[in-house]
Amino acid sequence: MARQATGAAQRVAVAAETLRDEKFNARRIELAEAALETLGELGFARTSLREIAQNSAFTHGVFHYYFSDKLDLICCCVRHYKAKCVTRYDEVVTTARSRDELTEGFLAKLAATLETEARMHRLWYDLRSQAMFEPAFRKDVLEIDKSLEAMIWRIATRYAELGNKRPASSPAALYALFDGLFQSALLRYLADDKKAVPDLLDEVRRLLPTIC
Amino acid sequence: MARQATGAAQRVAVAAETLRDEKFNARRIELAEAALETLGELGFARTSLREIAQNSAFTHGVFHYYFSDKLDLICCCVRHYKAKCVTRYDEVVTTARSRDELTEGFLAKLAATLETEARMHRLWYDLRSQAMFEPAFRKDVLEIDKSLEAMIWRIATRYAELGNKRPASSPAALYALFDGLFQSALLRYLADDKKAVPDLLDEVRRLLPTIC
DNA sequence: CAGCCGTCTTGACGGTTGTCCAAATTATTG
DNA sequence: CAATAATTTGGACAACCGTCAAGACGGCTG
Repeated sequence: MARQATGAAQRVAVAAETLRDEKFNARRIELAEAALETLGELGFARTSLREIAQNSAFTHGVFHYYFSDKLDLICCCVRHYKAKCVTRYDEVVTTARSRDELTEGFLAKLAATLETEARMHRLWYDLRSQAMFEPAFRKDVLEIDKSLEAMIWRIATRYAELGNKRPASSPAALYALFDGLFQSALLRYLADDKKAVPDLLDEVRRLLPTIC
Repeated sequence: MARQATGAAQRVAVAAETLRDEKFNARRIELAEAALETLGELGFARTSLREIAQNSAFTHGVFHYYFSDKLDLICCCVRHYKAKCVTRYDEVVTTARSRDELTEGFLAKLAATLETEARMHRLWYDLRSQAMFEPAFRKDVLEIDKSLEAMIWRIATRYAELGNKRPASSPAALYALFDGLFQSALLRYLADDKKAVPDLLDEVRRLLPTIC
């Protein structure tokens, strides 16, 4: 039926629909970004839709208009978070011309991330733990984990390349190592342990040459 | 005043009080153990005191009698969990007479743990993430993390010793590595990934000789 | 301008939460 | 055995939760 409409009218209709969809999606992301603020502050367990709305410029009804569900909102938040997170070290990787340059660039970004985005990262660890209980989260979380693993792998292979070597361990092991170190440092940092950041940097600095 | 009571009477009073305290504490642990059942099933975010009580032989009032708070209960649960968890590999470490024997013993326990106590472990990861938001959890969680790091370190040093070597990395890095691998494997296992356990075992088997 | 549609606000709903308490029950003491 | 203390019960409470729906708003189209 619709398929038999004149080509022009059909194209107009389709264009209008995709425009609406884009606007709708842009609004979703806007709301997700506002929600991330509160989620990063309180964590998944203590965050309610009303709390999210109150800490933002929106009313709680809007969230229900754009998201079918609380889980739907959180999933959108996670997915949006992913996009920003995964490219963090890419510039360093592509511009570094020596091992030292890469090391220092990586360490600087690492420290800056830990100190300025601690709230977003604790939320990530929170949601990854929630995925162990809530099946609805698992797909997105596993996907993000894969992207982060690839991100670490890009750093490692570039580092190895600059020394004419090859990484000595698997992507999975490498990611597990860095993720574990970061997670531990984050907890210590949040607990006001002043040595959390320098200890992490020392550890990574010592580790990099041994794994590649 | 009480210090000047006759020695005998004082000793009796003190004995009575410690007896009461012990009984009180035993009851707390009994309740904590019941609570762990539900917490492991639902996770921190979705577990209420009433839910805990309903899934146990106790009424919800008792929990408030023995614990000042919900956080108090959870803290007690975590501490109790710790004691059981930290000694898991000790027998393997002390009885193994060769590297292979230690490796196989460790891997077997690792797989068994992942498969039979997945619920308790996801709760641990949940609570460790909560500690990033809730200061009241931090002290206990950091302490447990330290014990787990020591546990891994005992395995590594024994493994190195059996090969007349010394571990090639720090306790912190080693723990980060194994914890990261286990966490990832646990999530995949809970997501019904049949390769989660064998992949973990392969990875660890390959890793052990390279780090010691 | 009238009418429609997408967007948003507001208040209400049933259910659940942590907490508290008065009364009932059980154990312990004199 | 009586009485005092410790323990347990189950209901009441206010606050909060996610969800929903009726209607208001504003721009666009016919």
